[in-house]
Amino acid sequence: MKVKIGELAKMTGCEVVTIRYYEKEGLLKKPERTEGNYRIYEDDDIARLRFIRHCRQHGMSLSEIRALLAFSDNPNSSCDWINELIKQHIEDVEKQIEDLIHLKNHLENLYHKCDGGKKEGCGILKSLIEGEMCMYCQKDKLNIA
Amino acid sequence: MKVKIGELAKMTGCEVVTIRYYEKEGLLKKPERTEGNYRIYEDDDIARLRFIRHCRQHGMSLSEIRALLAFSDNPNSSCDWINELIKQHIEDVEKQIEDLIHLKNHLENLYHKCDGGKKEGCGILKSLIEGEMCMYCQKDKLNIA
DNA sequence: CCTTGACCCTATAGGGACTATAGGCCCTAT
DNA sequence: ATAGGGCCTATAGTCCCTATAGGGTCAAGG
Repeated sequence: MKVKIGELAKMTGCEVVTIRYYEKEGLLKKPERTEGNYRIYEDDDIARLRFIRHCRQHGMSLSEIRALLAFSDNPNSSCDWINELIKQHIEDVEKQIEDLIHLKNHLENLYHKCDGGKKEGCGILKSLIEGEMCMYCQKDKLNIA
Repeated sequence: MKVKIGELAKMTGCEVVTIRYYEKEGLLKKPERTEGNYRIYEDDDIARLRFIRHCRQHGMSLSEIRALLAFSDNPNSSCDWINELIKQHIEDVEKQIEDLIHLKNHLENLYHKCDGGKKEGCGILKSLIEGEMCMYCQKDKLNIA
């Protein structure tokens, strides 16, 4: 199957510009071109892009994906590190969830502190000025870069 | 109280470069300078930066913070929209948590699919190629930009 | 008085993963 | 012949910093 970039985009749910971006970043190889200089993709390109998208959907960075692709292109290495990679990801995700739940508590604490009036009566603003945090944690425990 | 930028940074847990960045972005007003051209901050600058950091800790964007600051500088407007802002944030955060839990399920599903051998036996790689997702959802339901 | 070193200054570039814009070519249909 | 839709390249912008280069200021120590 030979497809142009727009069709590939539709097949993979990936935007056209993003496909070109992946090519520029070396995740996708430079495809053949038509006489009119259009990119033409074949089955293995489609599979490769699908792989990339699946990895992105798993929250992996492009450089991690690059490593996975390099590995899958090279038949002679052990893949223990992939398990490690996934494990690390799970930990990262758990940390993010924890932080977000924390944040949600803060926000819910803020919500409805405002009596709907003017500035002076706005408890939300007051809380933000004073840095009052929720009851679940110490001030400034939550670190958002 | 009059402090230089380094001390302000320590007081607020905000990096020096970030303070300068906030100034450039118009969140902090341009402070007075010493004869040697050092920035000098006073109490209200400190309070303002603390406010900004609290907002950031609540996951607000700089433009939202800009709006809040503009509001708090202007005594004549109702602040219902602040509650709306917070509510919107809570919803965003809930969505993020949901997505991350979803992602965590996927990753845990991937984990230990690899038998520790070579490429051919690596079930993780296989799953990523095939786009097999976890049992909790349809393929491609999770959308990570 | 001179030097060291911590702190400060500006201006500019980089990062991650895109997204948007400008300006133009290719191809098909009318 | 022209209108449109899709494709091309190159470049800049997004967000919120972070890093770098190349310098100036100031207090303490020799």
